Amino acid sequence: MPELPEVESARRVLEGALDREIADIDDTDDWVCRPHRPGDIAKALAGGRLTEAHRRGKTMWCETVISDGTAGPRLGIHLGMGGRLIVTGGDGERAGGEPDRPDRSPRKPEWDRFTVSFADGGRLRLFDKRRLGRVRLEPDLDALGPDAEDITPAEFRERITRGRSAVKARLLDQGVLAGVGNLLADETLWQARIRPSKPVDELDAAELDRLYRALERSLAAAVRNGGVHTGEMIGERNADGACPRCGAPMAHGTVGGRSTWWCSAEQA
DNA sequence: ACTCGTGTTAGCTG
DNA sequence: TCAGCTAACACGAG
Repeated sequence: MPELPEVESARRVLEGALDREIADIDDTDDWVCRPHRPGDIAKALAGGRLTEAHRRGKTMWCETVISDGTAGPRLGIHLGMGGRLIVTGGDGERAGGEPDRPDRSPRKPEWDRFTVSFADGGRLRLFDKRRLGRVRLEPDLDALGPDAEDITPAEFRERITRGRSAVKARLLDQGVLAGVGNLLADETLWQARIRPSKPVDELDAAELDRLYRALERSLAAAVRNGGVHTGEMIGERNADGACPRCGAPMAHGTVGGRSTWWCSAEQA
């Protein structure tokens, strides 16, 4: 389920939906499409095309043109916790956003929360069982911090250390840094050997340096290996789990309102 | 049967 | 203003 690496794979899938004439849009799910009313998105994009697929953190958006060829509104797409994009038509079916797993559960049609139908007969669908995904026109991209893959060390230090909250809560704040989710935050802090609840104003220069490099490393590994669930520490998140580095028991608690795992010895 | 969760956001409290 | 909590969304996993 999607953090930055999974969303980037979904963005690539989204590129398969570009430059195709929009015949119809089903935006009748008023929770997923809030604050729009059913029909608002359909009306805004009818007869137009999606022209570019972008991503910042976990938010994707498409640039569009409308039927007369002028620029249309941006179409924002967020996968939430378990959303998946499926594009059909052209060269078959492609899907992205959720790690591949055997599809044994039924795929109920009502789990398609938003659908763009193209004139060529293909479709772009947001498939999302839990209904936590979101589609909207003109998403507020200014509310997002720099993408976690692009941020410079200086910018990272300046943004992370602002305020006094727990370092994990700060890593998860999409307005500070966009793209880090719960698992990637735990993996990064474990790599950096920093306690998740440590207040950001107590981080010294060496810790900030380790944290930045750990973020780069765990992000690169997740992109390379196909998802954040492939992290070295992530498999040890259970009652009997031991730290893969030192063997000490893994500790569990809540930090920043989210379930958190850390090494009881190295991240004390 | 019951709790938890790889996300976000509005609204509230201290 | 900042930090932390809750509810809402709806389903599968343990």
